Amino acid sequence: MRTYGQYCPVARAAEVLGDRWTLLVVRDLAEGAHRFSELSQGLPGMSRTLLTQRLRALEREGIVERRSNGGGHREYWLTEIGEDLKPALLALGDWAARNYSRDPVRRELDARLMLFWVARHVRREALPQGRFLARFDFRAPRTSTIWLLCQDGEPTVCTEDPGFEPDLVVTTDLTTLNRVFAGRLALSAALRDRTIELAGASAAVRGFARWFGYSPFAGTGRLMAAKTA
Amino acid sequence: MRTYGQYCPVARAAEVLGDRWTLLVVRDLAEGAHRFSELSQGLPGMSRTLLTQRLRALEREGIVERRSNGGGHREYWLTEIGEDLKPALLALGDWAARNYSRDPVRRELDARLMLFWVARHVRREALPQGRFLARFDFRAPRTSTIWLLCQDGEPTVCTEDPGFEPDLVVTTDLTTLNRVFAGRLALSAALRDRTIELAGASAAVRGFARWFGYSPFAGTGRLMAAKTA
DNA sequence: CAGTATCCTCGAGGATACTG
DNA sequence: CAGTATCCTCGAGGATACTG
Repeated sequence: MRTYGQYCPVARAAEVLGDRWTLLVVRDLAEGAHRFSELSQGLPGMSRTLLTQRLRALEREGIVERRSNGGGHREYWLTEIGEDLKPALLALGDWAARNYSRDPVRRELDARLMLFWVARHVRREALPQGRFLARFDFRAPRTSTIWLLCQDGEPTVCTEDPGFEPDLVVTTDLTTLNRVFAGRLALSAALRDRTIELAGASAAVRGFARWFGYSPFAGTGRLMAAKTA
Repeated sequence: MRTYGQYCPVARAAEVLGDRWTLLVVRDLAEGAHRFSELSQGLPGMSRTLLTQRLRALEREGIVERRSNGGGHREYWLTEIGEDLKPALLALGDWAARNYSRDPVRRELDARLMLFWVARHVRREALPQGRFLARFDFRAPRTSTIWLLCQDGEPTVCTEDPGFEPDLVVTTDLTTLNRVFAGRLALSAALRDRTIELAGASAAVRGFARWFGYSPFAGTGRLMAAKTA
């Protein structure tokens, strides 16, 4: 942390949160990632050494605390101070969503990361009971397949075929899924013009719209889409 | 600007605002600094080369625009996008004020910077008509004198004696003035126990409490002070 | 006043290999 | 799985001197 030597709350916030990656670590914690590997996978491009460093710094500032879960594994959780940061984080993201929304460029399209986000925001209470497997077939920017496995309301992303039949197959392209997730395209519209196609038993097909969760900034995305339409 | 390659509003905000000093430049613009030299003086430790660089980057992102004022001088102003950032900036500062308020450490006590901030937040409508000079005598952390000259409602900070008699002399220490500015100590309490002393004609003495302006985060500072009291 | 050009340093963080 | 240790690079930004 590099200090500014100014006694000012904005300067203090910039000191505590201004290091590269720090804000994204807090974002992922706020969205429910707690294990080191979950965090690391959600932050492609960030080395694990650096992630450790940032977590320690956030601990020193009282924003993050380490807990051990029942299974002997460590977890990272936001403290009260960290939780208190959420409104500011939302304000920042809303500002960016209002003023810089656009389609992701190719470099930003990452099927795995996209599915992590979808998994993170799944409406668990709307998931089918027991085991449920959805396969995502992306047609563009390049063909790829990825699975979303939900067991007892706990979604996991698989890049390898889990080896049994999916209950639902979602065929789409990454840009469309991204637009829908960000609120910039209505799911109903994407289904209507077949940029998203669903295949499976009718209950599974109907269920998709219920458990699919949106970005925390989708509300702003919808507003922006409505304005430019 | 270093990118994260993630399509996410929080990542975008961090890209645009995450470079060192950038948030403080925006803060100063939001608080009414517009001239290059005003900005530079309000950011001790930041080189002018770097300030230029940051201003250009903010221009590219559509947050800042250059205007030329009547006198042939350039000025920097927040654009609509920049203005739209104010709520998020306040949310961040409030968060820091809520969770990290403390007395400034010695290194953060800078009489000139403190007076710049006081000048920036003076309630202009409450200033005496015409010319008004206040002298600030600091007893601690080291003895120093600085002047606040107000002409036609326009406050300026002078480190050199303007050469005429002050209408008001404020004797205090930097920590106290800082506490009052930040809302963590009531001006009335500081006057009562003489950590701030005012000397001058009774109208000038009474006027001080009217034109003295507070930090945008003083409301939060007051709340925090009330809690710990 | 409001910058720009040039040179140089040093530290953030990547790559890699290792460990309880 | 959840890190740590070591080595090395490269680019951010400071210092300095200059300009319309």
